[in-house]
Amino acid sequence: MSIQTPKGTRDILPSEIHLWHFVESKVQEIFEVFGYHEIRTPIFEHTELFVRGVGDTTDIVEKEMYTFADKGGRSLSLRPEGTASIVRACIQNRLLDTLPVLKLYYTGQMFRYERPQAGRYREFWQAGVEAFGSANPLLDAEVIDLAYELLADLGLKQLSVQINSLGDDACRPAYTRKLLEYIERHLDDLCGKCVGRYERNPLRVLDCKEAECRTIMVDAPKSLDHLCEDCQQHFEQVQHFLNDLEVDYAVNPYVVRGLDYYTRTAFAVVASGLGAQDEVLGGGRYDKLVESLGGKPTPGVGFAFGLDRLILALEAQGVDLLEPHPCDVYIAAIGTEAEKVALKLSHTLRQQRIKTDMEFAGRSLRAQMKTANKIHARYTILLGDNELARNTVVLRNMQSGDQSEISQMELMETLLEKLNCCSSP
RNA sequence: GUGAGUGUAGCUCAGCUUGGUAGAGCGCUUGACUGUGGAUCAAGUGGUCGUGGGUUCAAAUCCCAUCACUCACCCCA
Repeated sequence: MSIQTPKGTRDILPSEIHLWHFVESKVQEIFEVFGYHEIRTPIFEHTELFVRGVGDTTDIVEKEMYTFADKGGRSLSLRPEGTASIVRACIQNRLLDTLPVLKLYYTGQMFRYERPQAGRYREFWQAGVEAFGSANPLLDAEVIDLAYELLADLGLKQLSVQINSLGDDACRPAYTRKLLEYIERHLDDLCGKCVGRYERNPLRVLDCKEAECRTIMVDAPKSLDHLCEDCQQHFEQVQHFLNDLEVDYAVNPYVVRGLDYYTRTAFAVVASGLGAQDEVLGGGRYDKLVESLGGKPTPGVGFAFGLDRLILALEAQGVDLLEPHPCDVYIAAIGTEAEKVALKLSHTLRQQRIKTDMEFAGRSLRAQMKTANKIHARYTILLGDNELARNTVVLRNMQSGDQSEISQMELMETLLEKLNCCSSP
């Protein structure tokens, strides 16, 4: 067996690349319409950044990071998510002082050492936005609106936007104590996994999928009911603004983000057709993250979504994406003399940015026509001894089957006219 | 890290129960049609049966190990 891609990685093949181009260009367009600027950060960082930024008790940091020592003995890690790096870049380059609200977006590969399954890879693509500098619920609403607009514009149907509030330093500790007390009373009836969660991150007992646990947790205290005055007001305003924007959302007290840095607003978008991993986008507010990484206190809000999952969902939902026409003209040449002319001819056509390809294998005309058909060439130029003797070519429309012999002199003009008059099928 | 399923031609898969010379469809090449694709027909091309070991006169088939992939748990995008 020859060498394969490492577990959890894969090739994105020419036959599917148009989906990626479509999504990437749409992402760039919508993000920029909302005022975001692209930033690119390294694919590996000092391990310490993720330990402090993402949280040292999270699964991501505890067991999913690709961590290694470089030749200088530094501990480095492939990035498992985007936000920590963006915050680091903002602090390092003093970007936070440049604008009252700084809006950044990014796209790129992330790495997590997990067992792969449908919609989950060890190397996966994420795109996301981060907006720094304002705690205003207007900004939360705008970010959620952006997420919704983006996914809807890409053609995703059956989207479910779910929002929650996790509270802040003022109310979260008291709430967590109440939750712990409640769980403690029901510890014997919860599944074994939840007993573990109780010790490490009690919030996550709330989104256990075991029927037994769900029943018990229905009556558990929710963060929503224990918000302090400020958080309560903030969350109400976020909802108010979302209503104004006509974003279709639902309040879901079970939306609990897996990363430590979230405060107040948390949200997720779930799409159909993805199997078990159906959360396509997740985000929220992180008002303490910047200072915890050594910057001046700066509120932030953002989200990230998985491009792999998004594309899976688009395919599963049968979203029809036109494949751009890969070939305008295929030159079928019969004989070595004709091949020489074909090479020069293709050179000239390409200078006019006509997508041109030709035969290189010296096969029969029939075989060449088959290839022209297979690659969906719009026109075929036939070039053989007859045409060479007369300085002509035969130009064939591959859709209608009409063809005519024209002089090589008028070929370019005719072709440009035909290609421009009707757009690609 | 845990559990289940699957590895046979470039692709999709049959054959395995009950061991006996490696199969089909699609693709590709060629021809019918000596210079015309999308249809049909024919021929041809193509496989260390994931890998290693064991049982046997004989293993794709039975046994053991191992690797890979897939799905699910966990967790998340």
